Amino acid sequence: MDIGTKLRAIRKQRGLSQRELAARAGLTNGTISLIEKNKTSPSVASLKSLLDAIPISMAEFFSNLEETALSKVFYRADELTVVSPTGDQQVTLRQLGNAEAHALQVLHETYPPGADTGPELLSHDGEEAGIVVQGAIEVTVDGVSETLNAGDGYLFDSRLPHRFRNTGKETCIVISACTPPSF
Amino acid sequence: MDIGTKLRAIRKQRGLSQRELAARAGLTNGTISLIEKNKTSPSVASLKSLLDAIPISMAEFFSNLEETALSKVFYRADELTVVSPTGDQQVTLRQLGNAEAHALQVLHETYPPGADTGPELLSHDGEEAGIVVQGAIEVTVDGVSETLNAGDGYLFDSRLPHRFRNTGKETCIVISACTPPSF
DNA sequence: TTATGATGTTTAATATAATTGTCAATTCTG
DNA sequence: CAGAATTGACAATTATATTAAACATCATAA
Repeated sequence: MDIGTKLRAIRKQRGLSQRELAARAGLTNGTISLIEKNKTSPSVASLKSLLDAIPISMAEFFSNLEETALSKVFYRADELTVVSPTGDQQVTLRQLGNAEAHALQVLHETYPPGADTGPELLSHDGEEAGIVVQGAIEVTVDGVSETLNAGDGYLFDSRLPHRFRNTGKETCIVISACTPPSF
Repeated sequence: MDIGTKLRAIRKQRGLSQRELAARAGLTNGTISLIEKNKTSPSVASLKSLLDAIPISMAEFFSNLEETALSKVFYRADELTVVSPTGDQQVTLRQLGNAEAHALQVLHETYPPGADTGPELLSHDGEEAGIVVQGAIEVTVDGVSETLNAGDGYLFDSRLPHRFRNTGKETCIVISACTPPSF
């Protein structure tokens, strides 16, 4: 398996010393030395601690996957790209970055009074969640409706049919997130 | 981590007894019992032997750690559970639902003036994104800092070291999302 | 019932992982 | 350069994973 050299490679790459990594992981430098020289096979608990401290996931560690190219991190308010899933909506959806390159899609949603995503099935894989920031909105998920006010939130499996309607008089703003991106 | 129940689930699914798996892996049934009941954390060498005998790869084993149990959909503002990743922060993190059961973690974050997540690496797998709802906050990702105001957002790979600091005089509120949940 | 076989659990003994303390080699700093 | 700090490695001790064997439970059959 040779997890030793792999661990060492990753640690060096991040510019960490054995002692520093040990401190973060709650282990000792000696242990890391032994592991890296394959003189011992760490418990998965220990390895998990080390990988958490680097940080890198177990799955990633064991699946030789390489670095993901990263791009833009910060987005000014006017840089959120407007997306319109259904075309003619009054609903304004403003998206953070381009969803296709990411596992996470975050939207700034504006619902003027009367806005309605319509009854059509907005179903897709993954999960969907959000928190109301301003105003109120009626959310219907799998036939169940609730009116959420500022501070309230929702979280559901995206495969359930869902609908958003602003039945109030004030414009409603919701920050939502999907994974994976639905459009 | 609970690799115990995961291992047991896979073993049962393949119709293997502890003894039979033990024989194939060159271990003992007692060891498997202890591992499955999380009474011990096996060495990666032992776990590798077990997974080879099933057979299933390490990467596969650790990438399937997610369960799906969905229930609650709507959350009132006072139902958001306060989580404190670092313990003594002034930062208030209020979470939608319980992250462990979901692929998506959404937080309502409150940063009073001076609040700081600290320089330690808040790193984990997946992606992380958010939009500032009120106030302003200085976000540092991989050494690069920007001050984001209401309406601005961020989106980055969670493995990059990151830090949030409210350097202004107004309390800052951010709605953020991670996938998968980081704590 | 009693026996037989297969299952998962527990316990004392043993093997091994992890810590502690220390060392030489290296890299900073003045 | 000297001195201090940092690095990775090693031996001895401590902690823990693993073993081997016994135990309990649930079947099914004689």
